[in-house]
Amino acid sequence: MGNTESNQNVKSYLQNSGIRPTKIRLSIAGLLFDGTDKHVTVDNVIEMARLSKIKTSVASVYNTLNQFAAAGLLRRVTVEQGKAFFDTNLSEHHHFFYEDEDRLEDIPMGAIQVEGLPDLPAGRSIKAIEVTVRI
Amino acid sequence: MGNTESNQNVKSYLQNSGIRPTKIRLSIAGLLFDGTDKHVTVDNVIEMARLSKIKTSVASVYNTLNQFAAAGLLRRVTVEQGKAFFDTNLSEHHHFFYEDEDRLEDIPMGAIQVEGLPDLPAGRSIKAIEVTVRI
DNA sequence: CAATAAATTAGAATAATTCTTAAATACATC
DNA sequence: GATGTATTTAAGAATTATTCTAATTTATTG
Repeated sequence: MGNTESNQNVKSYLQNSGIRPTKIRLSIAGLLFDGTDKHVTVDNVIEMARLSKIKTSVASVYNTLNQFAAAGLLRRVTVEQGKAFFDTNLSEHHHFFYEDEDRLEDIPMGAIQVEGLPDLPAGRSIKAIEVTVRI
Repeated sequence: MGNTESNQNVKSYLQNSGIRPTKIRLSIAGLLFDGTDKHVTVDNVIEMARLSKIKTSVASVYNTLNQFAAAGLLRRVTVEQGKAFFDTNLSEHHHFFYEDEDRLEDIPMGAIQVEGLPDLPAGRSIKAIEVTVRI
């Protein structure tokens, strides 16, 4: 997509989620929400920013990714202790985790079905179901 | 179970897994392998040891839990970044994760069925399937 | 029991993340 | 558009979970 148009799209996308479209947030959103599904770590984003000549800080990348996740624009996926992934694919889907490469890959939505959920403890509801297939 | 008998059981249990039954390992194994299923963190074990007057160190608890996990006596479960759980239940089963309490609970074995796994990438095999139901 | 190998410990080192605070930026109002 | 107030950003300090290091202690073998 064209640059001006894309910037406008990203701006509306943030605003519609109640996030003020500041310069840094727009820059990072521009890196992440380009139409392709991604699984990024904080380090990935810092490196992507560096390559795109976006001047920012480690703290701001953490802040921004956490805000996006809290607003539902990113999904946090935890498969290994001490390493958070952020997934731009918001549809219901699950993951392959390549153990030797520390890398996530989407399992196409609908491919996996979880059957036979038992009753939940009283007063609880399902927040999410996460299936990780370690390969 | 009686104490002497139990110590003997734990000793054999470690030996059968190729782990030398040293004093610390026997003590920690005694805390964990008492016949009830547990999900412990390193901090939990340190506290359990303190209450049982077992003199040890943080490093040794890490070493011991990692060794037990490597030997297949414990299963490491990761649901939140920066917090490792060790599960004494080795049978095939999945977990409820109480988000507000940072606590795991077993979903009875066989209750959950994962259907529709897609083909794996070439040269890969399934190491584990982990289902976490966040409640 | 001596020699050798392995385990244990305390504290240092590392890694991921959060916190703090001063400076910069965004927004609403005039 | 200038101005005042609230929010954001950035750099580094602080925190947390974990691993590493090296010296001491414990276990095993001959």
